[in-house]
Amino acid sequence: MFVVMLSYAEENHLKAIFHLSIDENKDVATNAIAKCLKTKAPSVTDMLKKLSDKQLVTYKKYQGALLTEEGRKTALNIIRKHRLWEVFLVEKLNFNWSEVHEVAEQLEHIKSKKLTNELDKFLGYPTKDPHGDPIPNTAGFIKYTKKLLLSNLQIGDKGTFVGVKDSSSAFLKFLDKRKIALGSSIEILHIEDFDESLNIGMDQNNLTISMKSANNIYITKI
Amino acid sequence: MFVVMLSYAEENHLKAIFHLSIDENKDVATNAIAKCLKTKAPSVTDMLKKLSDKQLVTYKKYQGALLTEEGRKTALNIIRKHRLWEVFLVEKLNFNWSEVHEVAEQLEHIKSKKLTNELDKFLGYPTKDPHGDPIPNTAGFIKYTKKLLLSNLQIGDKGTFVGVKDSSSAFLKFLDKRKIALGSSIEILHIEDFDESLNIGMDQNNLTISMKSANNIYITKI
DNA sequence: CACTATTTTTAGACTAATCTAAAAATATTT
DNA sequence: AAATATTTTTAGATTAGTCTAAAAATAGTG
Repeated sequence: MFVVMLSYAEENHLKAIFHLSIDENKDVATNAIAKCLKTKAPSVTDMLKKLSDKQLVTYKKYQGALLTEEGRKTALNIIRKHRLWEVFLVEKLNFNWSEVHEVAEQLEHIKSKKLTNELDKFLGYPTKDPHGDPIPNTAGFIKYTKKLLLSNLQIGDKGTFVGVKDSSSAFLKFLDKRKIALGSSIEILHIEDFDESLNIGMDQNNLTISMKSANNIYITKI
Repeated sequence: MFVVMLSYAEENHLKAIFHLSIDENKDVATNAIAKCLKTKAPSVTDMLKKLSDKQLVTYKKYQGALLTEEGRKTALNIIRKHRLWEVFLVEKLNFNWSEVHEVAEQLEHIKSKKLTNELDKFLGYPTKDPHGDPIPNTAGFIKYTKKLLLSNLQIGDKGTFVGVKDSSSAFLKFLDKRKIALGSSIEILHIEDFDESLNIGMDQNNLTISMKSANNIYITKI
């Protein structure tokens, strides 16, 4: 059980592989990782060899890569830090959703177990980041809650607003303006036939949003 | 007025030069910087050339280096971040003095103006870090308060405990045990002839400490 | 199944940051 | 001020992470 010091580049590769293997269960392609990290395939190949030597990924030439158990834990620890910092930035430092990612990308690499765990405590052990994504615990356990797009709900369905798909600044401002905030309860009241716009009940109020917007809003059903 | 992206190595060199030129007014020697950063002289020479090209230091072969106005501002911004994070770690995350430095060394390189300024606000615009060192403001202005070693005071002198010279874990624990905390008011009541131990009044209590300890405690006179 | 297209890897080069060993400059000492 | 010691720089090597161009492997298509 050695704690190997990883470089930022190595950590970022692990994270990318983790995210890319969430949906699809097969090995992650070199090119996919390269695209994700905005680098080129040869750089990824080199890195996969290195991570394979360190037993953090399983890698066979031309077959892509997958995280080992150790690699998965490492990736989840980075994601844990990323998401805790996002909560900190939003809740304590007045950042809004659109601003946190870039800074959290830096903060996630800070190495200090005590820092991470004290931050967790300081924030009151949050379970979700500001985008509604779950925060892994110290052991690397992550509790997924099935997120659905608001656009997939039927009339009468009720849910809680837990996150966004497109976290562009513009969209987040749109939500702010309409006071659609994380945790808001949402009920589908009506769907217009001609333009598919949704009439929803949100907390106290009623409002209408376009299908395009609904397609960016994640909720969990109640 | 370009904002040049500096590497960690570059930032660390600027910081080292800043600290080394605080006391002595002459150019900082290559070897001194190397010792400070635990690297070797040739590495420093290379870096000085680079920083000189970027107009952050003035450097003449064999003469050592000094910060330019721009370099000084940059160094002070890094120090500002370092000290703000130290305050955060101690006041919000239950770190003690001996633990903060290593983590702050990492955090000081995070690049986000908003982060630094919001952190400053969140902490209530502190003026001193947990070691009693002043925190530069956004403009790079730093307010020095003359720090004296407790060992230099005379009988009857009064002061406020503002920092430590030796911030080793052992010494900080020693202080904690005796409830000697930052901001404590101290008065020299008596100095023993035979062993130079000091009898001091501290807040409500009286206590005796060795000259060796007194030589590690910074105060500002009142 | 053979041919083409795509993906991945290899080979070789580049930059940043470091090092060691040797040369050059500066400082110290007698 | 000459000899010696120290410091600093140069020269050349190394490692990590990246790249481009070309070769090799795999996948897709008629």
